[in-house]
Amino acid sequence: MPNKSKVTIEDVAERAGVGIATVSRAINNSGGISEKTKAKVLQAIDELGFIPSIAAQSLKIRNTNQIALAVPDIRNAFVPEIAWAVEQAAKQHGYRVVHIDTSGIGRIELETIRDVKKLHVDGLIILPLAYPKTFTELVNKSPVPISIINYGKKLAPDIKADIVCLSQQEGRLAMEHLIGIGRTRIAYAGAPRDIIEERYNAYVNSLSHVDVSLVYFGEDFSLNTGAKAADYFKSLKNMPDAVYAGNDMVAIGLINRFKELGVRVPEDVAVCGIDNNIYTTITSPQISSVSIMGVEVSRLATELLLKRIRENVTGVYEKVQFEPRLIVRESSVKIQRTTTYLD
Amino acid sequence: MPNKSKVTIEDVAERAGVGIATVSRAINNSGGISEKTKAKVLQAIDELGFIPSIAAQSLKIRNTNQIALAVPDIRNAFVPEIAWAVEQAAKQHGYRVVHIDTSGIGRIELETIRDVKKLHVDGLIILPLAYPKTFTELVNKSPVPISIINYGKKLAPDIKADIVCLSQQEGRLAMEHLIGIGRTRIAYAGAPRDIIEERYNAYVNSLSHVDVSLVYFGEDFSLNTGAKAADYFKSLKNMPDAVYAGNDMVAIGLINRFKELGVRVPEDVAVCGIDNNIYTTITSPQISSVSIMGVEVSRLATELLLKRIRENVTGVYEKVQFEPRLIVRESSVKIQRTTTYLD
DNA sequence: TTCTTATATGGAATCGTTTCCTAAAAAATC
DNA sequence: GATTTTTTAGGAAACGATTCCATATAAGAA
Repeated sequence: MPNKSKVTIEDVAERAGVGIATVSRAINNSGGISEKTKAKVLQAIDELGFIPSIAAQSLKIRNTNQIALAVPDIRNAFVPEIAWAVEQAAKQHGYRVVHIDTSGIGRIELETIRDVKKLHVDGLIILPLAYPKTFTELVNKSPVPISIINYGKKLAPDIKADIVCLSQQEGRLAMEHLIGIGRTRIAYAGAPRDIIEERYNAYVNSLSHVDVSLVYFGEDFSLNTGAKAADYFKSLKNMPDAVYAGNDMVAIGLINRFKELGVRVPEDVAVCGIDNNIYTTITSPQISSVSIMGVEVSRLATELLLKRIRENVTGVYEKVQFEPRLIVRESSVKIQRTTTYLD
Repeated sequence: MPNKSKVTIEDVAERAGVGIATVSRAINNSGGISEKTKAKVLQAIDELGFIPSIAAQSLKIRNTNQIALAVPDIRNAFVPEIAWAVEQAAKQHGYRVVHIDTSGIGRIELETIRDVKKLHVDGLIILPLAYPKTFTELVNKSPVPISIINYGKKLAPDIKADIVCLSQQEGRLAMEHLIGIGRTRIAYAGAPRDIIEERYNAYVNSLSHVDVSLVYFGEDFSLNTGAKAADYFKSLKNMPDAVYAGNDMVAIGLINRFKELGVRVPEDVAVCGIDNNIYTTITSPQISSVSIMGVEVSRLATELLLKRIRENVTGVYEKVQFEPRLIVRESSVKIQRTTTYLD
C-alpha cells in the first residue's frame, strides 16, 4: 500500500504544458478543445497515472455517482437477485451501489429515508417491508430522488417517488391455480397478515368461504413457519388437500416436514409458493411458484431512478406494474388418483 | 423531492453568531470550544437542519467513510452471508459498503484492485476466485488498504494485505468423514481443479489411490454440475458409495438427480458438501457439509481493514486462519450391511 | 490583405469543509 | 492589580476539481 498518489490536475497541466481548465476539458470530453492538445493531455494523464479526485468533483458538481440500495436482509432468498440486478443496471450507467441493510425494521427504513443525505448518494432505491404513516411524508421531503420496489401494500397516490411493483395478483394466481387443479380444501400458511397483507388477502378473496381452521399464521415467512404449519395441518382430522404458502421458504419448510410426516406432495396435498426463488427447483418435488419478477422489477426501478437523477425533474412520477408469472412444477398437479403425472 | 437543502456551515455560523471554525469544532467534537457555545451551535444546526457536505469533508480530510466489497456474485449461496456480515461490522464503525460484482472473472477482480481509487473508498475487501500472477503485484501497489477473504489458494507471503482465510482443511474434513463412516469408493464432483484447487487436492491427498473414473469435473460449482455428475456416476458399472462434492450446490444438484435416478442417499451413496449454506437443510435428506465460517471470516476481514484504515499503518500484515467445521446431517451415515445389498 | 466570426486556451472564482495561525478572553500565578 | 498561562474564538488558506469569463489564435469572408 505505498504511493498514496496525490497527483493532481495541476501536475497534469504542468506536464502537458497547458492550463488546468484544459485538462478538465480533456477529462470530461466537454468540447472546446482541439484534438491535438487533448491527446497531449491524455498522454500526460497516462504518464502520471492521474485519477481525478471524486471528492473534489462531487463538491463542485454536486453529484456522487452513487445510489443507495436499502433492502431488508440480503440473506433473504429473494433479495440477492434484486441486489444483483440493481447493481448491473447501475454499473451500466457508471453508478456505484451502496448497500443499506434495514433488517426489515420499519424504523430503520424510515431513518434511511430521512437521513439519506448522510449516505452521500444521488438517489435511493428502497424495498420496504413496513409502511408506517410517516413513510410517504418522509419520501416526499427527501432531498434526492427515490425509487421504490414495492412488494407490499398500495402506496399513497401522491407519493413523490417512482414505484415499480407487482400487480399484486401473485396470490390470486397461486390460488386460482390450486383451485384449477381441482383442490377444494385449500389452506394458507405464512406470516400474520400485517407483514405482507396482500398475500393473505388473496387467499380470502379467492374463496367463497374461508375455513379458519385451514389458516396457519406463523411468525414470519421462514422455513420454520412452514415446518410448523405442516405439523399443524397434519394434526387436523380433516387435512387440507392443498396449501397456498405465503412464500417459497414457507413452502419448502412445509414440504420437507410433510415428507417426514408421511404426507405425500402433491398426491395428498398440493403446494404452491410465491417468489420463485431458485431453491424451488432443488427440492423434491420441485415446487410450483409464482415469480415476482425480481430482476425485471429492480432493473426498471434502477433505470427510473437514474433517469430522474440525470434529468433532475420532480414532476410526473412513474408507477409501473409488472405481472407475476405462475410457474407450475411438481408440487401441484391435477388430482388424478391413478398415475402420477408431471409436466 | 423538494428543498434540495443547501444550508452550509456558514449559515449555521451566522445563526449561532459564531465563526465557521467554531461550528466545525462543534460538529466534530474536536475540543477547544466551551460547552456554552457548543450548545448554541448545536441548536442552530438543529434548527436549520444542517447536514455537513460529505464531499467537502472528504476533500479536506481525504477519507470517505466507505469501503468496497468485491464479491464474485451475490446470487451465489455463500455470498449473501458474507455481504451481510461485512455490512454489519462496517456499520458499527460508521462505514458504508459499496458493492462490486466481479462475476468471479479474474480480469474484473484485477481491475477492481487496480482502479480502486475510482471507487471512492477508504479500503477494499475482496473475495477473489482467481489468482493470476499479477494479483499480488496489484495489491501491493494499491493506494488504499486491502483485506482479502481467501477461500482459494495460498497467497504470496509478502502480499501487503490482511488475509483472513480458512485452514483449507475443509476438503480433508469432508473426506475423512466419508472415510470414517466406512465408505471406500469415494468420488469427487465439482469444478475443474483450477477453480478452487484445494477442494480437489484434498480429495487426492486423502486417498491412497485415486480412481480417475470416480472424478467428475463439471464446468463450475453449480446445481447443474451436480446433476450431470449424478448421471455420470449412475452410468458407471461400478458406482461410488460416496461423493465428496466440491460445494453444496453441487451436492444438492447431485442428490436431487440421484433421487430421480433411484439412487438412495445415504444408503447407496453418501454425500458430503462444503459451504454449509442454509439450503443444505431444506433438501431431503439434509446434507452433511463443512462450514466455511463465512460470518466469522468476513467480520474479521472487515475489522482488520477498518483498523488499518484508522491507524494508517502499512507494516505487519495479519494473516488469520479459521478452522472449518464439519456438520453431519442425513446424507452421510455409517454403512450398515444388514439386508440391503448393492452388487 | 483586412475584418469578422468561430474556436481554443488560461486565469480566477467557486464548491463546503477542516485546520493552522493569530488574537482576544479567561484563568491562574505572583 | 499586573503578568503570565491557558482556553476559546475567528480569519483565511488549503483540499482538487469545474466553469465562467476574458483573451488569443485560427478560420472564413470580403
